[in-house]
Amino acid sequence: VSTAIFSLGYALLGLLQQKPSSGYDLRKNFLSTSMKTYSDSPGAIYPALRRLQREQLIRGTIEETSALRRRQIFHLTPKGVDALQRWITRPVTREELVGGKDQIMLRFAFSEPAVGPIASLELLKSLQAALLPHIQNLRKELQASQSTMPTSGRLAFEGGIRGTECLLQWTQDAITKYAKERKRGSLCNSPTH
Amino acid sequence: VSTAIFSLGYALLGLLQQKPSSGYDLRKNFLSTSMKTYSDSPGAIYPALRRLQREQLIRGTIEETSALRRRQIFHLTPKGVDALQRWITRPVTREELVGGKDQIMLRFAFSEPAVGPIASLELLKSLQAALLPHIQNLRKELQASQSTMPTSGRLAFEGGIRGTECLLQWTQDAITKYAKERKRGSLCNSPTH
DNA sequence: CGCCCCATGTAAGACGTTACATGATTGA
DNA sequence: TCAATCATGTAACGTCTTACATGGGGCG
Repeated sequence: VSTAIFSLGYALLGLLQQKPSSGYDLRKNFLSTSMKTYSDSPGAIYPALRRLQREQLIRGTIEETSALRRRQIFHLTPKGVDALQRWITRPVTREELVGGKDQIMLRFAFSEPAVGPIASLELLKSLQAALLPHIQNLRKELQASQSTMPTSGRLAFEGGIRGTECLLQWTQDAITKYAKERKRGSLCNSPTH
Repeated sequence: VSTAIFSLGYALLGLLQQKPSSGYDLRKNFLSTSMKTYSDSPGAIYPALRRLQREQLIRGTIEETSALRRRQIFHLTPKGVDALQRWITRPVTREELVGGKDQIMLRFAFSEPAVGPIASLELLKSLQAALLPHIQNLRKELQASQSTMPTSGRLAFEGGIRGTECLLQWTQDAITKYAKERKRGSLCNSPTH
């Protein structure tokens, strides 16, 4: 029975796709590289790895090289690659925008090595398409609740909208950059392999 | 024994300070008003209310008006007001910026009715002060990891930085707006009471 | 009467946090 | 030898999710 994957699970899949690693490596990754949204604690990562292993999405091989201390290196299984790709290429919905911007950005960050630049661009366009009505919604909501909110509440709301608009602008820039790069380089549209 | 309050708990305190409400009202608030970051589910809210009640931060009174069906209206105790104010006026730290921008915005949104406009302004300045070095950090990190990241990863990172810069700009705007408003209106610096 | 909304709750399970435990290796 | 780091894990606890349960009230 395949259960749904949690957020940390996808982050792990993405990192492992970029480079097979041990649990410790992954922890360091979270600690240093400002993916600090995710936990660096062993109590989160090791159980998460075991869950992914249970779902057959990753497989661990005990490293027998140089050092004697055991070290399990995990890598994606074909099933894991598939799950990661489906997560990344999933179209962006309105609900995701509400609380999950970080997650969407993570999907995009992993997208190029996992699904190739063309699918990356699709994701950006999907994000852009979801962003437009979402911003309209926010504006309407602000209008509606303007009177009942204190000044600081209204300002905070406006700040949220501005942040979303900023994201939209970034999306536009990223799309043009990506299109340019794709024209410049070869038209390799297939992911790694 | 007073335990630390969770994020949802503060959201509830803030809403209850604005207006005493029942659990159901609070749920509707989360459902409609795009504080959808927080859960609308009874399985989250009712236990949360009980925890706050256990900590003596809120008190519920059964409404005896019109309708016969029971409805418990919660309101803050003095201890609850204090906890809310301490949360809001807490200076913004670097760690909070990493994963907790929404929470900071929530603090600010609640700030004016809870601690008054002067403390609101303090919070904005604290945010601004924390934002500056944080952005520098992000830029340095981008430089450092530029080479090892795929294009989409770099773009996503840049997007994150842009969002943070946008927040900084908003902070500046909000500060000037607030200062203007304070000059215009009366200098009432005391919160509600 | 049947159905939907109000309003409150509970129970099982998933996930994360904190803190501790375990050993082996490296370096002072 | 003693401490720090590598590398993995466990246990207790708190919180959130999902789904179900419960009853009264209004309405067609």
